[in-house]
Amino acid sequence: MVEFLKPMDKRQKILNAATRLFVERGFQNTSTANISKEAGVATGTLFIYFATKDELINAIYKEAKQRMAESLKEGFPQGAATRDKLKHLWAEVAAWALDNSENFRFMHMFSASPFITNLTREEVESTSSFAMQSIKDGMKNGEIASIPIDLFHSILDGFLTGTVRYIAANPSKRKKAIEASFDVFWNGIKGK
Amino acid sequence: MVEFLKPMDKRQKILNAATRLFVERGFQNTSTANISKEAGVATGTLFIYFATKDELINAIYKEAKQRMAESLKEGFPQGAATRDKLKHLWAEVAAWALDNSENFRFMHMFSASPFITNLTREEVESTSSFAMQSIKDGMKNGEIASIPIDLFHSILDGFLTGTVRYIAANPSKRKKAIEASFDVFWNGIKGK
DNA sequence: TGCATAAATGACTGATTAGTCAATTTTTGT
DNA sequence: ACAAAAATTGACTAATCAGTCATTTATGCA
Repeated sequence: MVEFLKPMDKRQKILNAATRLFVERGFQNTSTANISKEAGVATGTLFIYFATKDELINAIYKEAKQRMAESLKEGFPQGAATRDKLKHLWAEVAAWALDNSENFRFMHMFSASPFITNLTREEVESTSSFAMQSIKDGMKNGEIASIPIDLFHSILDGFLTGTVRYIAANPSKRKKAIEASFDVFWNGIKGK
Repeated sequence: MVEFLKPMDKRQKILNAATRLFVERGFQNTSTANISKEAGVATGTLFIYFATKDELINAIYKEAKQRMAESLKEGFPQGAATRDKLKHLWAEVAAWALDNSENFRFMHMFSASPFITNLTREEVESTSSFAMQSIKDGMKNGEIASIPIDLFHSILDGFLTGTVRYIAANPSKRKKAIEASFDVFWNGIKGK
């Protein structure tokens, strides 16, 4: 027998509700009771799945990053030129961010927050190492300009955040905006 | 008689202490008692200058933005080419951010926070309108690529945040890093 | 079916905190 | 020097909230 419409398990319901509320109202301004109510479970249930409220916010961060990374890996053109690899990443991140705007906003809002532990940050770093490696390779062989990797990362983040924010406000211009912002990005970082 | 070493007024002491603590520990995780203690005043004093804790965080945001804008306006080359105007802004922002790293981190951390009201955001917008106007002018006459202003803003933010973060970690490379990141930025956005 | 185990519930509590206010100290003007 | 006004103080309170736990409900398995 096939399972139709298997109800989302409670853990996931809690994660989704918390993401929504944290983005809307901030972490400390959202009580665990708020989250439980929004998720449709009892206040005690939250603490079965997450020992503390801090553990919950760290789980959201970690799982969102992991899911995004999985999405980026799909169909990644390993052997291709750096430009094509980056273009692939660009399109995938934009698509993911638009389909998961709550998670994307969450990642942006809480990436620098003191509630996300260094352990979480470390655990998450490896998920995007395949992309980072491509970038380092591209710098080595001169396809892209040699700039500090932190700076590169921050630039990339600014581009993507801006692109996604723009597309969210102007959905019809999605394709064009992705192309245009990639061109600006590529012109900036390409070698020579 | 000249006033030597006039003690910083209590309002400013509270603003400074709060900025430091909010960046370190987050907004809701910092109690007003923490702030008062750090500032060296009584708990009641905070509420003489700021009716609520929310008013305090909005004041920090507003005044930091305003002070930075003033700094940017100094010596702004009004008649110059867009590239030179942007280069001036670049250097000034980098300098300000490095001299006011607490405030810069604060601005970055709380610019998207739900505690900053829309009114505050509106009030602050005008402080950088002179820079925005230069950018729009540059787009009109083809000196820089025509991209949505929100996207431009976000890209700029990413570049600056990354540059400042890098310089903070590698102070000796300050001059070179500023030049290098501007070049990447300019190659990306220049016209044609 | 019945029993054992796991999951879920929500009333409750100990701790924390934003904001108050009556009392005290400092400043100002004469 | 004095008094009136202004600024400052910190003990206090009403409210909120993270996390607990005794009880109930659901699940798996013989």
